[in-house]
Amino acid sequence: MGYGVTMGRWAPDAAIRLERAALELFSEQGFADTTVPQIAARAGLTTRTYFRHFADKRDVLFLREREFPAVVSAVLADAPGGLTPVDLVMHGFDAVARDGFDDWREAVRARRRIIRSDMHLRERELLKSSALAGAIEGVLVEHGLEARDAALLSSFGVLVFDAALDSWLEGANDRPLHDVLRETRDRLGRLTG
Amino acid sequence: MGYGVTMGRWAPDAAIRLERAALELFSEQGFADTTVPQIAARAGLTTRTYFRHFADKRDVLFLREREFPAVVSAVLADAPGGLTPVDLVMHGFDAVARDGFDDWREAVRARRRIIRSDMHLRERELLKSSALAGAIEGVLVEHGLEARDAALLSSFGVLVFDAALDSWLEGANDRPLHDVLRETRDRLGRLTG
DNA sequence: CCGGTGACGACACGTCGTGCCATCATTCTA
DNA sequence: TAGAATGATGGCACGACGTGTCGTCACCGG
Repeated sequence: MGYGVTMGRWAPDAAIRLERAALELFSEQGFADTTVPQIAARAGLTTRTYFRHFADKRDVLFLREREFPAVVSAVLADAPGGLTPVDLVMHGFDAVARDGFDDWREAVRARRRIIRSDMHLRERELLKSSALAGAIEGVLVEHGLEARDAALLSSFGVLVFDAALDSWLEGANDRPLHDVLRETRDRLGRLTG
Repeated sequence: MGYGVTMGRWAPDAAIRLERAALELFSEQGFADTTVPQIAARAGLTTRTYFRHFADKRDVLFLREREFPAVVSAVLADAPGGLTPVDLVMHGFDAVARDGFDDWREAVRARRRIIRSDMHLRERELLKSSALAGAIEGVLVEHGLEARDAALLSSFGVLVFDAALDSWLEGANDRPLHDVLRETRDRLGRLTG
């Protein structure tokens, strides 16, 4: 998804092949002991081509999240009116949680296991969450919220979402992410009084 | 501070000199256009010695925060009893805010300006905040809080602290950080209902 | 049929970060 | 006081990372 209908001249799945090769190699030998030339070779491409699709060695693990800020922004843009700011943000996460996660729990879990195995990958994950918060913050400002409130609230929303994602992945049952999201938000509300 | 009285055989301030050289060079030419050999040369040391004091090129900007997780943990460890978990966390930040920030606002501001100028430095800053949250989470678990609540609450506390630090630095007046911290916590409380 | 477009290959290069050993001033020990 | 131990630094080599640049080659449009 995301690719046009005509699909160019060359195999249009270079980034996908690189991502699959990287996931395999990182699982087999670990992130630190895998080199970019190894990833490119397994995908049938060259090192230079790898760096055309991904900014660095870590970036390949976040291919699926590239559209995430734009998607959340779009969902928030045409949300039902009359919501309080915090409900608007949570509504955006609700919509995303319903669509694109419950069918991919094992894939998300495998990716999360790799990320948690290396500090540098965890670092990049934090930056991606921050970028998501930035996108939400922009929408909130457009909706008239004051800048500082928008920054606070978007960070709060991402905090709840990330924590809910962790609970959802760690749990044995396959409770829908939507439910975990609500429970996490309530739990934090009780904690902070 | 932090160094013993005897102070070793060699100049004991190698890390400090490297930090000062890095701050100068990053301000003069930017982070990306500064090389580690340049930093080491200005500090009168070699590249190899730089990497004995700092894990990588970014780490030199976070020398002052190394003791931060341990300090916050210590403050929380002997906090007055009878506090709710959230008040315990905020009490720790209060204590730190009173001691080590209000006299160094310009220094903190200069460092923050450099960090905000480069995505890679912002990324490292997020990791440091996450490490701080991890330390707080450990203390909360020791106090008997359930694991998931401890993770949520420590992240919440760091969110408030980082946002308050931003407000404190951006403001023109030199309102004590302690006040900004309280105001930020109240503001987020009103936003999230 | 032919020039433009755009992804990929190939090469060179500077920087990053680490392993390894030598140096040398201080401190400890006999 | 002589010699051994300690520990921070210097020096060197090396693999990996990430980028600039040019060339190649399939497809597309006039």
